[in-house]
Amino acid sequence: MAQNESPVTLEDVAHLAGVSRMTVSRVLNNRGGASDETQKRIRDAAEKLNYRPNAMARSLKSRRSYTIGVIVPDISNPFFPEIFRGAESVAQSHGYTLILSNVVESADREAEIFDKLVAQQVDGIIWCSARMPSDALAPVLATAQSVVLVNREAAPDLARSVVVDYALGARLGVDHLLAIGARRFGVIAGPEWAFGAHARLDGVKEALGAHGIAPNAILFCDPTIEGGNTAAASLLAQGERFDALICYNDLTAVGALMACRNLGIDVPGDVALIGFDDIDLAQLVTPTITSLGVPRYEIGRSAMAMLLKIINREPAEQKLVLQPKLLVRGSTVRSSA
Amino acid sequence: MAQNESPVTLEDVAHLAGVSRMTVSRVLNNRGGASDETQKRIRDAAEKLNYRPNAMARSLKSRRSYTIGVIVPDISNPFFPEIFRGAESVAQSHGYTLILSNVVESADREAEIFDKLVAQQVDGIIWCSARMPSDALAPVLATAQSVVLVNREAAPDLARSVVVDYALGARLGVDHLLAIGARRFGVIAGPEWAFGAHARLDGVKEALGAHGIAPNAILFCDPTIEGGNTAAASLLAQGERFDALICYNDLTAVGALMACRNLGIDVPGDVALIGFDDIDLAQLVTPTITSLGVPRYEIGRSAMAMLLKIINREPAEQKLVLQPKLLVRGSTVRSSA
DNA sequence: ACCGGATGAGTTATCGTTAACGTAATTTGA
DNA sequence: TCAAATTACGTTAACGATAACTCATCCGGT
Repeated sequence: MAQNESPVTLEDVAHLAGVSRMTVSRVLNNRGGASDETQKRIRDAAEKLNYRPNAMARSLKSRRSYTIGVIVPDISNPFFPEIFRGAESVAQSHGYTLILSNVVESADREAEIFDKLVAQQVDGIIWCSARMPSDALAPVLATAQSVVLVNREAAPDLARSVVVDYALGARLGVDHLLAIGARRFGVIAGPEWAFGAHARLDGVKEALGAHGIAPNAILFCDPTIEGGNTAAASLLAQGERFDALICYNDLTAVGALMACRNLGIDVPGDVALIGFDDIDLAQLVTPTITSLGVPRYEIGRSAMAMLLKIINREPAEQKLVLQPKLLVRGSTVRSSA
Repeated sequence: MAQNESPVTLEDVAHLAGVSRMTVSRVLNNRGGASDETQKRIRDAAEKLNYRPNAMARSLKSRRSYTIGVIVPDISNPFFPEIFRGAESVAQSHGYTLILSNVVESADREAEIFDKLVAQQVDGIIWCSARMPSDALAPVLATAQSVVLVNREAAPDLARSVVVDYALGARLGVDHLLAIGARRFGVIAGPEWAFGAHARLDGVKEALGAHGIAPNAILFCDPTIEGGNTAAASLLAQGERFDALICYNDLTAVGALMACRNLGIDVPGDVALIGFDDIDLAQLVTPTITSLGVPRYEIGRSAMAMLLKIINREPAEQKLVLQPKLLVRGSTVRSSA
């Protein structure tokens, strides 16, 4: 946190090395065009002055900011930091910097943030869009050049996607629950506006339907512990009996677990519980929670890799589908087993 | 993700509105200097062309990027997303955008990231520095204008700080443990290179010393569940008996809890457990974990507020100390109580 | 000697925006 | 009523970097 050093420019380096700006630019960008001796003089001068190129000026001229925007609904949700890390690992190795934006509040805010990133001249955006309705998505997407959506889709000319096959996950989960004898199902379905919520629900209905069963109850809720707790409490308080609760994610499953505990309902003895995402927490509560593991880090990596392809106008798949994996734990297995 | 629209510039708007660029610039920045009628014409033109100012060009000229860098050791650690959110809430309301950088690996990488942020022309940096040694910190800080450190300090001319009074927290924790009868203490101290680890350790030693006691064992470890697990296992396997384990943070405390569970040691019956940070997880494990709550969101808010003061050359305190709060839970209280 | 082509380096013109200054036209005040 | 202040704009020149071009110089081959 130094005082007032005026920034060191290319000009300064050029002056000290006794050459023109262009020569310095060429050398420092390893584009040759100078004798070995001149190169050394320039590098020494840059070192001595502690020259740091001004990324803004560079971007302005080159029309590339080497900056990527990442929009997540809520970075406090353990689902997203992993995605960010995955994306960052790829970005870093290609010289890109990430701008993280958290949404939290409204759909309006989502569009607003997108707009701001575009104004910031990001080269691309990874958008884990949560609450914006599909029809509102298109006009926003049209304002940016390169966008990868996570767990959401759009017209091919507007954006590409990395999605998890939640329907498959739901089927795996349901089959597992059927196998352990469950017949009466409650679905704690997560936010009604979420793409993933409907994907899961469809999978659940389909898998149950194949056995001539339908969910006994479906309740939407916030994708949080609190939301799961409230939803489960309200479901269980109605007096109806359930063999299993299928939860939107592990957070809601933990919430449901707490609701059961409060009501004196044994998990998995009375009710089996299943979640999605396989966050750490799923293995830390008692009983541990059976979950459909989603490769979060991989989502981030893939999304960024896909985005870089788009930016560089290399061919890229329109959509990448990642498979969830069933991880059977205590919440669906009698402890004696 | 549209095709190839060439960007709309001020020039275009000026042309459509039939005025000069400067007039457009003034109007769109609400600096007046145009009649109401001209203003309307300009705003209409901007709207019609869907004009978005180019933030890079603006920054280049104005020498303000309205961008802040945030460096965290590991965004997957639930401690940091909250700080980010706090910082973002303040930043947003002042028109700033945040660039999040994750460190994870080495101290070198920390300096490298700092450098990159400076090159990006960020207006300031919030640095949750973890592993960089103090003497290496100074030269790096000197390259930036405005820096706020979190849980770390530096010379007044280099950076200001927001810190948690971990020593106080440690004292509160120790007093509580003494009050419930603990006499033999193990300290799972976290990373040896961490500022906070030593602050806590000093507090523990001081508080115990006041009663003529010293910790029976001190073991440094990674600030993760895994680290806590390993450390606790090794401590407890030595045969020595402990009444209480004081853990670096809640993650290590959870790790310690798992180690106890594996060894058949009852918590809190045989050993009491205390952590720091009050992350959600602390209330989700069984037993719940007594913790020294740290106002994470508030750290982020304060750090950003302080940073904005520095940037705007308003007077700001050199150091802000936030107090932790003891939250007594199951890991230190016999369940019958 | 002379020409063609590397090679090393400088010139010029932007990128999109704003600071600083300039200049008419209009309003104000005593 | 007329100078002084204000309003409404326009001009010019950067901010720091790079693309694209130009221009010497040098070297070998014929």
